[in-house]
Amino acid sequence: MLEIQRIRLNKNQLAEKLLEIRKADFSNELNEAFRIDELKRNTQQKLDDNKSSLNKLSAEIGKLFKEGNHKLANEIKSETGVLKEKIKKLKDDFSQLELQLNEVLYQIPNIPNDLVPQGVSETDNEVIYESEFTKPEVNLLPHWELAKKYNLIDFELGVKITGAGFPVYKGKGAILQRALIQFFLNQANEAGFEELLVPHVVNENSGFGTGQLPDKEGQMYHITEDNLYLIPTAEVPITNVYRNDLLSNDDLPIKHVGYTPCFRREAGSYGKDVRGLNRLHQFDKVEIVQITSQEESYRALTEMQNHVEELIKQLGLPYRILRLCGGDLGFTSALTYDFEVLSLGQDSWLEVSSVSNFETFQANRLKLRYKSNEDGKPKLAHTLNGSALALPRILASLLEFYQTPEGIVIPEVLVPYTGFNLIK
RNA sequence: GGAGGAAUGGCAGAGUGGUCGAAUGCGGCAGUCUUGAAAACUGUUGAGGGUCACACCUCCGGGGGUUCGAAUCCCUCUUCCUCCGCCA
Repeated sequence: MLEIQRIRLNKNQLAEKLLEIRKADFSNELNEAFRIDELKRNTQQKLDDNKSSLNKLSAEIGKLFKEGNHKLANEIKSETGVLKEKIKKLKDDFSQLELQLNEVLYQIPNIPNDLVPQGVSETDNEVIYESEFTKPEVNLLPHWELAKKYNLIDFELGVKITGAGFPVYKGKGAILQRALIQFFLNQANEAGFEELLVPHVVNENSGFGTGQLPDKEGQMYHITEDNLYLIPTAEVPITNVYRNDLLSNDDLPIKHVGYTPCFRREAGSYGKDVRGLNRLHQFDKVEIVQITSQEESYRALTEMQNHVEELIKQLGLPYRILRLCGGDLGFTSALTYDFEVLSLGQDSWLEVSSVSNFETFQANRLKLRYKSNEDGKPKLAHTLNGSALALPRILASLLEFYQTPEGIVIPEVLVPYTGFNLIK
């Protein structure tokens, strides 16, 4: 959610920027927010004045009662009715305006960073790096065939016990998955990210805090009986740890890593997108999160970017890095780098990480602030997160890239975790 | 699941209808003293809204109510503690 102060100060500039970079016109929403905000403040002033009058009368009544002047006290008392009526009316108006304002604000996306390329769709994303590699000299199979051939993943079994998109990992497939998780967690720990093991189910307030609610309600599994949601990413519980917090500047940056399964309904997905491990309803992911001061967030973004890149490099997979264009940029993000690994079996790129700086957009909803060392005043923090990494697509790319006539070769960095170096 | 109790500022902890945004202690910050530090002493120290700045308004777990006036009374929800039951 954008800070209303920003809209107050330069709504036209913000509208221009959104149009230029995101190619979307939000001038109506911005103007509406501006209008409601003015009205709201106006109403508040009137409300406050009336309350102030009532407070003064009350104090006087109290004083008179104490002095024993009951007659005068009762006289004044009878005069308060009108004031109370007025206050009630203004109060209703005020909360109505507050609701309206929030409704509009929820619709306006984050303002992109200057680095974000203009564009309307993923074809406008900027490839800022692409690694070189040599194609293996074999008849390349897609990962779902490899998974079957070596008995690593059983998709049909998942359908039997749950439904499509819930695969069962078996034997060395399961061990490889666990090895990757362990590897990613250890790497993050070494890089100074403190590990958190968080709930996989969150309440409504947490969903609002990180922006999944109200807009993306349909993308989460909802436990209606208890009004809880299965997490679509560890970002939700981890970032919400700091909801409504006022931190000290010296606490920052806060760096966390967490492994969780992620649950996504993925309504509307179909076809080759959902083949094999490409898109699942439940998948494992290791997530890194940072909370920083306003000055430090872009340094932190670079640090996280480097961390993710290093993971992929250590696995030896071919990859590329994209800077997302305005049209493809997430609603809450100011700048996002996507990491994609090559799927040789499908001849396509698979997104395995998305590293974003949300600046104050999430923090504003979360009411996550810190006391600035500069002036001691509370300021909204900057929040960032990124996958490090999403498991299934890494697994897909890895199976396909390391397939040989003898079997699937395990990258050296993983061998200490798997205990084997070949799947045959 | 049943019966009781509790929720107050960064923390601890008073306050049971009228200058209470809230005593006191600890912590934090600034100063005095000191070569420096500690101790001691003095001062200062919550947040949000609003304003050019004041004024002013709001916040004592969340929501609602009673009252001229609520941290204080009533209803409701949540969480925690104690006891009982059940259980991985």
